[in-house]
Amino acid sequence: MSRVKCPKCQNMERILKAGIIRNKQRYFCKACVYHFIIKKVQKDNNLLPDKPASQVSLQDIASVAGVSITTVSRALKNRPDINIQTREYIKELAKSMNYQPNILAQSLVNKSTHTLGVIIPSLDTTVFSTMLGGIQEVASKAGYRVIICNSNENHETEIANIQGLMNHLIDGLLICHSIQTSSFEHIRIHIGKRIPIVQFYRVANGLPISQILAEDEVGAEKVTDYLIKKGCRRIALLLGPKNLSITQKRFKGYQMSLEKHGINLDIRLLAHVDFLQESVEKALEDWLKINPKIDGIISISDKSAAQIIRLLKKKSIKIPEEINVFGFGNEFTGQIVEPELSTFDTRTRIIGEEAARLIIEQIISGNQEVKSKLISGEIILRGSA
Amino acid sequence: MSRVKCPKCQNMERILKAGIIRNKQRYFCKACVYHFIIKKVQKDNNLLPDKPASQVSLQDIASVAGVSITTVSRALKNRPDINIQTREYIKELAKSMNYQPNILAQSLVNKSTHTLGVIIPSLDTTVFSTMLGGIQEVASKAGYRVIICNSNENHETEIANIQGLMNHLIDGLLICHSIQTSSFEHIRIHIGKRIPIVQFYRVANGLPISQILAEDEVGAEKVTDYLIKKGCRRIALLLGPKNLSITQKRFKGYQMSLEKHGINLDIRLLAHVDFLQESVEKALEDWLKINPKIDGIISISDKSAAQIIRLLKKKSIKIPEEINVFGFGNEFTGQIVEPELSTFDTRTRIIGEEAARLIIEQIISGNQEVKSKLISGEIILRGSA
DNA sequence: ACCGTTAACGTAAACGTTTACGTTAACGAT
DNA sequence: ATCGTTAACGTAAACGTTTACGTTAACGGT
Repeated sequence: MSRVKCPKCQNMERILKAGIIRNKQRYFCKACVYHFIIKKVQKDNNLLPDKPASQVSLQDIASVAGVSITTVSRALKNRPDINIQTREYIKELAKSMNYQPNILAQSLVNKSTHTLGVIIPSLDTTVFSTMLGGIQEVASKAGYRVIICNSNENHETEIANIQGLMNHLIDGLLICHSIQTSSFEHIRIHIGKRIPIVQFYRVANGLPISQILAEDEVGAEKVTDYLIKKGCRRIALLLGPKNLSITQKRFKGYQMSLEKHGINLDIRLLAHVDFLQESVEKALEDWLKINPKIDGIISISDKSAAQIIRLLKKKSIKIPEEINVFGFGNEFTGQIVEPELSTFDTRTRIIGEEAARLIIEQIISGNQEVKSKLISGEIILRGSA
Repeated sequence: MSRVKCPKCQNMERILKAGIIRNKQRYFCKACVYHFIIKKVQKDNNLLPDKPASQVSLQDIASVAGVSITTVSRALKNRPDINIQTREYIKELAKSMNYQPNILAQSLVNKSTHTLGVIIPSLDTTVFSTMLGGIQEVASKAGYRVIICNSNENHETEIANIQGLMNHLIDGLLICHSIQTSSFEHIRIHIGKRIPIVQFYRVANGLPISQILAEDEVGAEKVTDYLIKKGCRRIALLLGPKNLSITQKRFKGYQMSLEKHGINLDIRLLAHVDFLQESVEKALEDWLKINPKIDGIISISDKSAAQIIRLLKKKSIKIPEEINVFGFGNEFTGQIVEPELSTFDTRTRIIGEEAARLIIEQIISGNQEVKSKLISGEIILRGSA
C-alpha cells in the first residue's frame, strides 16, 4: 500500500515499516537491507543553498582565500608563523567580506567573555545609576562589557541574578546588595571559585571578598560633629534597614560623635526606613512629636533629605534655624531644593569607577586577594545646615 | 653534544636537530626515523590531574552516570526519548554535582543568547536610567539579560558599542541615539539582518526600524496650548541639538500651537542647548534681554527646567506670575523645586517597558515588521505654570 | 646529489552544548 | 522460533574559534 521508494535501490517492493523514530516513520528495504526515513520534501531549495544570512566565519574566508582556517586565524591575530603577504591579503579579504569574529566561540575557547556582571538594587535612585555610570566608563575603556541586573531591592531576585550571570557569562561580578539581603550564602559559594567578586557601597562584612566602600562611618561622624559644633543637641538620624552595612556604619559614626561630645543617645531619634516617601513622612511625623525638640536631621540619602525639607517647609518649620538638615550622597536634587541641601559627598561615581578598576585588575592578574578600599568623601555645605 | 634522548627508541645517538618550530627546537632520530620536540618538564604534576576547578560539564555527569552526553542532555532537557528513571536519576545527580549549563556553549549552538543590548546616551539623567529600569524589568521577566552600553552622548562611542554588541552577543538591540548622532549608516547596515533593532525615545526617522516614541509633538502642542490659554504670548522654548528627533518634534508641536492661535514665531525665543548647566544659563540670559518680555518657558527636560526656576528666583522673577515654566519628562526633581514644576509626563518608564516588550516579541516571532508606537503622556500641573 | 634546516602552511582536538540520525535489545504477535 | 516493532540509548556532526602538533617544499651548504 505504501508507495515508498527505497533511496538506495529505488525499489518499491519489499519495503517494510520499521518503527517510528522521533515521530517519523522509518522503513526497511529488504532488497538492499537498508533502513531509511522519508525526509520532509526539501522545499525552498532555491538558487541560494549556501549560508542564508548568517555572519561570515573564518571558514568562509578560508574557502575564498584557498587556505585553511588556521591560516586565516593566524593572519587576523597577527601570529608569527605566516607569510606577510598572505597575512595582508587575508586581512584585506576579511575586511572586504565584513568579517566579524563570533565572540561566543572565542569566549568558549578562551574561557573569558570580557564581560562584567553588575548587580545593583535599583535604578530609581541617582546614587546607583551614577555608580553604574562610573563602572560603565572604566569597564568600557578597558574593553569590558557590562551586564546589569537590577535586584529591585529584592533578595530572591539578587540570588537569581547571580545564578544566571555565573554560568560562564561573566569574568567578574560587582555587587551592591539589596535592602533585603541579610544572609550571604549565595555569595559565599562563589568566593574563590572561577571569577573574582567585588562588593561596593552596600557590602556584607565577614565575607572574604574585596570591597569598595564609601566613608560611611567617618562621614557620619564628621557630619554629626559639624552639627554639634553648630549647636545641635537633638540630632535625628534617618537610616535604612538595620541589616544594611551603610545603616550600621553611619549609625556607628553618629554614635561615636555623640559619645565624643558627651551627648546621650536617644533611640527615639533613630528611624529605619525603606527609602519610600511614606516611610520617610512617617518617621518625620514621629520625630516632631518628641520632646525635647529635634534640632537636626541627618538623612541616609539626599533624596529623602529633600523630601524632608519639603515637608518641614509645609509645616513652616525654618531650615536651618529650627532644624538643620543634612544629606548623604550629593545628588543633583540637593541643588534644587530650597534651602539647598548640605550633604556628605560620598563620591558615588568614584566608587563605581574604583569597583570596576579593582575587579578588572583582579581578572587580569588572576589574583583574588581580598582588598578593601575606602573612597574618601567630603562635607559640602549649602543652606540647609 | 646535545644530550637529547629519543622518546621512541630511548637512543641518544644519531639525533639531529630538525628545525625550530614555534621557538622550540625540533629533533630527528635517525635510528627510529622519528621527529620530536622536547616538551617542557611537566612540573606540578601533583595528585589532582583532573579538572582543576572548572565547572561541571555534561561530560562529567555522563562519566559518573555511565551514560552518554546525549542521554544526560535529554534528561536535563526533559526530552522524550529517555527512560523516566534514568531521567530522574540524572537530574538528581546533576543537582548533587551542582551542574550549571555553560550558556556560551548553549548560545553557540542555539544561535541565541537571550540577551538584549541597550545603548543609552547617558546615565546622568534620570530619564534614561528610568527607561533602563523599564527595559530591565520587562526583559528580566521574559528571561532576557541586558547588556548596557553608555554612548556618553558620543557618536563614535555609539558606533563602537553597536559593533561590539552585534558580534553574536545579543538577540536584539535597543537604541536611544546620542546627542551627536545625525548620520545613521551604522544602524542601517544592520537592519533586517541577524537581529531586530528597536529605537526608543530619540529615534532616527527614515530608517525602516521599529520605534517607541514619547508624545513629543502632541505633548509640546498641548503644553503650548495650555500656556497660551493661560495668557502667555511670548513663550520661549528650550530645545536640544537640532538633529535630535525630540527637538524637531517638540518644536513642531510648539509651532503648530502658535499657528493655531495666530501667534507669530519669534526665532529669538528658540534655544538649542546640550543639556549642560552653562548652556541653559546662557540661553536664559539671552531670553531675558529680549523685548517684548517672555512670559513662558517650555524646557525639553525637567532637569533644565528646575535649573531655570532656580536661576529665575535668584533674579527675583516671580514664577508663575511673571514667567510660567513648563518641563518635560516628570522627573523626581520637579517635585522638589519650588514652585513645583508643571511638566508633561512622557511616561519614561513605560517607554522602556514597551521597547523591551516589542523587541522581545520580534525576537520570538522572528518578525521584524516595522512598528511604531506612541506612548501617550499627560500634562501634570503643579505650581510653576 | 645529498642532507640538514626552516618558513609557512595544514590537521585535528578542544571548548560545552544540541540534535539528526543509527543502533540494539526486548517485547508481542504469529 | 520468527518477524515486525519500538523504547531507550549511543555516535557524531555542528556551532566558530584557538592552538598544539604535523607536514612539506624549498633553500643553502657540502
